[in-house]
Amino acid sequence: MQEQRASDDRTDASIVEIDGEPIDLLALENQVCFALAVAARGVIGVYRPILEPLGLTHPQYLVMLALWQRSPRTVRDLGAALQLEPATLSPLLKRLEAQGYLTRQRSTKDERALDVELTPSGRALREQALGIPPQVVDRLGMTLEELGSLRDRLGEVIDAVQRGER
Amino acid sequence: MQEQRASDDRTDASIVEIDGEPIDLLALENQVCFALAVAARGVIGVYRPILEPLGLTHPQYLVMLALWQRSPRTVRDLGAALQLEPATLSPLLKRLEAQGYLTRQRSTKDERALDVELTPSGRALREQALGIPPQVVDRLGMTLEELGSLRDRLGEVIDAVQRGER
DNA sequence: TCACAATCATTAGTGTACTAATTATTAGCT
DNA sequence: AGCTAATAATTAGTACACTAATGATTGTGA
Repeated sequence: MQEQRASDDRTDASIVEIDGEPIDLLALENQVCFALAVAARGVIGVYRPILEPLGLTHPQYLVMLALWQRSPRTVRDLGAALQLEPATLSPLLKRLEAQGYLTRQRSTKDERALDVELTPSGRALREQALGIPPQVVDRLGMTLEELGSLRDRLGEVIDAVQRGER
Repeated sequence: MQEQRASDDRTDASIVEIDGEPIDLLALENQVCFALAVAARGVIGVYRPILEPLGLTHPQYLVMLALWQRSPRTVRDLGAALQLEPATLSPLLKRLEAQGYLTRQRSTKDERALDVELTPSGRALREQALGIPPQVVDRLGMTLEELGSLRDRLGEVIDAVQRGER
């Protein structure tokens, strides 16, 4: 049970030089994916107590945002908007239906598709949701400029990811 | 079943002006949390096929990164480094143990704590892992400068989240 | 038209990720 | 020393999120 560190290796192949500075490619703190995962979990954690009064989880909140923009829409359409698999949405939508925020029924035009539609209760929930973004911004203590710039940069990453899918 | 749009409301309280431009606070595409979630899922998805030959999921890969930096270390220590609950790590570590990459045994100094230690196999895996960051960078088609800058900005968000926890 | 491929949603199975409750051990106080 | 609080890990329960397989419907080409 002896202490072992990567730095014990004199010729560690994970060390590269960037601008004359040695960078460890396998160091946790240098991983963009780690920063992304922690930031996403952290921000979703900020939403948790704020969404709690509405009875929504964060993914459910995103579905409601999508439906407030257009309703009814199909599961596949929601999946395209939210970048989620239908298999993920299926049980999630059932929970929102159980909450009374939406209805699920087969499309008349195409019996394969399922139309997801807001109920009056679901539409009314939007009024309460108006207070959420300000609460989050306030809680984070960041400016709208910082947040907007971050969102744009994340958009570039999302584009980079999608460019490689075919 | 009538089409309904938020924009039907003439006096929509979710529309604010920033730099004279009208911004919808509840529009999906304006949410930083949505961009974060999609980017994180997307980037983790990029890792999936790259990690597959090593038999690791992305969270498992992060655990290995942490152990390559220091081993042995306790579950709690790993949780602090990875920002994960012990309840999340517990089953994850059992899977890595089943894979033969680490051992789990009670600390002799403190019988409450569990020492997680790399096996020779787990230590050897690091050689294969050296190829992962270059593959990811190549697949994303982004420069190291862009990625480094993004990582730093994500660090600011993580700090903002943690500032509010007590 | 009619076999067959494509599409849509669901289910099954696995793996995070959280909170709350539980068990075991240690530390601290009097 | 002994009671109590605190700490470490696990378990239980819920909810995503993915891939693969399934069932139902629709579209298409010979």
